[in-house]
Amino acid sequence: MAASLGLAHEAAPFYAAAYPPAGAAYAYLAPPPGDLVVEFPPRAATMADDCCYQFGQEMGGAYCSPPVFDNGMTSLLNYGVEGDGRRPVGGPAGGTGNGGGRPRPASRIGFRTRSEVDVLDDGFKWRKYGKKAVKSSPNPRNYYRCSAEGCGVKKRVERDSDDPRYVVTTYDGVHNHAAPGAAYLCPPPPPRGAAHYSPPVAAPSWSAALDAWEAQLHRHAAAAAHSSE
DNA sequence: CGCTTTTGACCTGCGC
DNA sequence: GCGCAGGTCAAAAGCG
Repeated sequence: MAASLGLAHEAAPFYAAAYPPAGAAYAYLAPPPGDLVVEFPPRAATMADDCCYQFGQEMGGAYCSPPVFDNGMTSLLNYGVEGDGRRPVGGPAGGTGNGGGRPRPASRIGFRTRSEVDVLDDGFKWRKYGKKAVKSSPNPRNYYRCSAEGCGVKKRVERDSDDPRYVVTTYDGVHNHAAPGAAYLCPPPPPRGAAHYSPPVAAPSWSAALDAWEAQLHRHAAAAAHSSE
């Protein structure tokens, strides 16, 4: 699945860019290199409150690799948001009714997780609706839909063809409800070179979390520009 | 009894 | 236009 996502592995530079280079099919928005200490409340922040997942967090006892974005986005803020860039986009990625067809790129996030279990507890309740053998992988791909009424979020789960120790999960769409017990929003990414990644804090809103995130990205960009002079 | 999983069929997009 | 591959539907079976 790594291949189908254009997914690089952990060997790729961490934190390659807050904003990927033009034409990049994916971006890493991941913790900086080094020993990263991550302490998150169990299942508190994964995909919760519309968008949230954390880099390197513990999720169902598994360790998450950096997230990957596969729709040719030019920045995280353009990914899965629309209009003024402040609202997440929900709903299925594509398809035209009975029988499917290929989804068009939409609000999609994929990431690898090293785990012995295929289905990680991300706080949401999922209902399996399909299973399919895919040519690019010896492992079957499972399709899940959020069980919440009116929530069209889907996810695909499969073992990484390159390394079966990893589970590749791809989310399509954004939840229009919070996961039971979820109380956290996305924190800003860690400062470049930071030794520790602060635990997420409760955020008043999606917009506030994005604002904080964006502000920090700008600070990083300014700092990077300054240091390269 | 209601919800979930399984599984084969069906539909659609894409490449050739 | 055709075949392939991926994604979804929906009926049947399983389970608590």
